[in-house]
Amino acid sequence: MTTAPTHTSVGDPDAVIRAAGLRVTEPRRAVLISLRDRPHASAEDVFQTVVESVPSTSLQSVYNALSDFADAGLVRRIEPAGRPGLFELRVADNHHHLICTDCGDVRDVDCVVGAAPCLTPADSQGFTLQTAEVTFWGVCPDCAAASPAENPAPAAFGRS
Amino acid sequence: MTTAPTHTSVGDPDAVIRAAGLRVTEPRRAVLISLRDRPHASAEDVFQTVVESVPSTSLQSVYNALSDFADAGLVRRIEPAGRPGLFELRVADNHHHLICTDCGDVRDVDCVVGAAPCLTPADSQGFTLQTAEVTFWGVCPDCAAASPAENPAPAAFGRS
DNA sequence: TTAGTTGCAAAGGCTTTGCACGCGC
DNA sequence: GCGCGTGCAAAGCCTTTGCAACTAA
Repeated sequence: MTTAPTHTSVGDPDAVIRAAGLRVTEPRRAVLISLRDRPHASAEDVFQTVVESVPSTSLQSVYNALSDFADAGLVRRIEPAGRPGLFELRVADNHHHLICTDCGDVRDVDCVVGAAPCLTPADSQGFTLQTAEVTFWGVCPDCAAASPAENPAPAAFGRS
Repeated sequence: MTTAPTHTSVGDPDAVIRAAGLRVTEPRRAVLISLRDRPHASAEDVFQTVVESVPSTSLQSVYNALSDFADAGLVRRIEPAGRPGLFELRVADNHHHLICTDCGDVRDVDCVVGAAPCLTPADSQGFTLQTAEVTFWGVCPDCAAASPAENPAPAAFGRS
């Protein structure tokens, strides 16, 4: 087992789920643990992990749990253009994402500005702001090394 | 509309398309004009507009044109979570987007920081950066007024 | 002429929905 | 026991793909 010490913001799964006003069930607990161990996972990824510990779980239940968690503010959903949505545990610090346009790898990054002024637009135009999302697109070192002279500037979106 | 000073994309449609290395065709011209008149339009929206001027155009051709334009850097694609992708003419200044979680309305905003430091992460982790995307989520004034105590989810996003 | 584009049709991937049974509280 | 949540199945939406005919350059 050698379960990593709970130094993360995630405490006891059951307590977390219960605190969110949701019932504690095997699938939900498994989803939460899966997400804790592997951030930036797609619904399919989570499902693959969950079925290992709770074989009877269905993909739809995973979607359900993720959706419930998202509503409860436990998880955050990010949508790389053209790729399936990814989920991550919602943490207190607002970090941004760095996504490889080639392999889809996602990494957490902090904004260059220490605090988080990026989360405040110059003019909110009367909107009641809820969240902000910052995504950087680029090519990760591995992919850059794999195809150095192939395509200097691969298109971020669409086909080629 | 006395459109803003044209930087790049908003010149003569034919010239713009040609400059991008693409052939000038009726559908493409119509798509470009549609996008110029109405930014933040979905492929379906563009299609609806285009068929009015070029009835024989197919939805797939619109997707095709939008994709080609995106590859050429003429248009930019934004993907509001859970909603169809939207397209806008790519402009020189890097502005961000303010999206209503209720009605899906999209507006352009500038970052609070004058220049664009948000477009630089604290640590690029070896990535070759290509683009950055900033999205603010909130409830627009109209929706807030329409349903004051209804769904402006204060429970879901207590803090961030 | 020659190759880039279109139009038509169909498939594909991701996600949501409906309903009866089971389980948490 | 009550009601939420699950599992199974199917549909839904948005988007991409294949191929023959057409037209811009």
